[in-house]
Amino acid sequence: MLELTVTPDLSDSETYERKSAVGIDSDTGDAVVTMVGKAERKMKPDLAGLRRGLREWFARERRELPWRATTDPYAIWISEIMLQQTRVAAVIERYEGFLRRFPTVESLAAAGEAEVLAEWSGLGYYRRARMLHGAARMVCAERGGRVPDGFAALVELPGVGRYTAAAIASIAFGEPVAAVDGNVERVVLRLMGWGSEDAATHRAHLRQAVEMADELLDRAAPGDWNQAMMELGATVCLPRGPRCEVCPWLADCATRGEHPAVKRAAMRTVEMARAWMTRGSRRGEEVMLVERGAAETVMPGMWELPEAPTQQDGEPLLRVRHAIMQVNYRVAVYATDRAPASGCASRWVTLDEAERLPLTGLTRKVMRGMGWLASEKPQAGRSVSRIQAQ
DNA sequence: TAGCCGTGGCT
DNA sequence: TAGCCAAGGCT
Repeated sequence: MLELTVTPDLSDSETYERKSAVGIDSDTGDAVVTMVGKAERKMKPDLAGLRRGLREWFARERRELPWRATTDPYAIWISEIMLQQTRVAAVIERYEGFLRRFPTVESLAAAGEAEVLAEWSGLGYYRRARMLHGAARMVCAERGGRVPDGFAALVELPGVGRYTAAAIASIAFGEPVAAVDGNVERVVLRLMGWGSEDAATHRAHLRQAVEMADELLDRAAPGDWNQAMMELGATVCLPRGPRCEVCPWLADCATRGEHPAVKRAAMRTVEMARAWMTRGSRRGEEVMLVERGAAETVMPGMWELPEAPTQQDGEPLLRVRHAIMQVNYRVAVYATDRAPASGCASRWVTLDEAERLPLTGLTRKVMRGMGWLASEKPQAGRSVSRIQAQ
């Protein structure tokens, strides 16, 4: 495989050329030339101009988000953990409820893990909640309940990596450190024309992007700047269909959104079935749930509907689509009288109890679809199809 | 370092 | 319908 790559180098030159890669297709043997960037960058970007443009854009377009209305480092920390790999809209639904339940780092540290997981249920990546809980206990035990006020100490907390430490340090404490998340990476890669389908080249570009983000950082207002960069990526410089026509950096952008990227692994589809067992009791209608083992790699200790045979007579009560990582599950939910397989902890729970348990997302989705979980709106999405009423 | 860890809305 | 992928971190 022959590959030539011409990569702009910030330190050596004021001039950028269009990047191109020449290679041999491993299947066909044909020569392949990849051109990157609609427009050639002739000059090093005007950093002061870029800063001014983004500042003005952010002052105009900044969204009102719940965590932008506080200066409490604990609340900002919670928001940043929730926002890891999670959409803003999903976090908005949970952020204030979580803070009502655990308003201070002390209250979070004092809670049991199951309580924290129950409040986190549906947000996904449950290890975040466990690490946040552990970090809160560390902060209380070792720092008198005072949230670390700088990048170096923040990044030592479980669940707080470079991005999150930089975000908290800059937003809550005004420390001039660039917070480089997926949005900022994409914005900088496109701005500079650093795109590649090759994984190694991509990694090199990411390292350059971090340096560039640091160079761009508005040190007079790092918290606002970091949020502005992320906001641009989240609302304008979208992964697909970027809205270049409203971008403050349009004139300076090397690619205008034409951005080759490393391809992801394909998803696979798996059929699965769950049992819906209910009974009436003095306490009201109850449903059977089982607890996942503590040794499970995925969602240990969380509660879900019992498994059921995928091949059954009759129509399921409900069909649900639920993707977990690279697997697309097609789930049929059957009414049944049969007890779940022995060996796992099972329980009849009322609606009220279910809402306080750490339920898996799939189980929440099914219970919503069945009209349970009164605290939530009935599922209206297309991922659930009601076959017949219970 | 690459694989793993969840979920839901959009297209 | 089903793929895409998000304010990442850990091992």
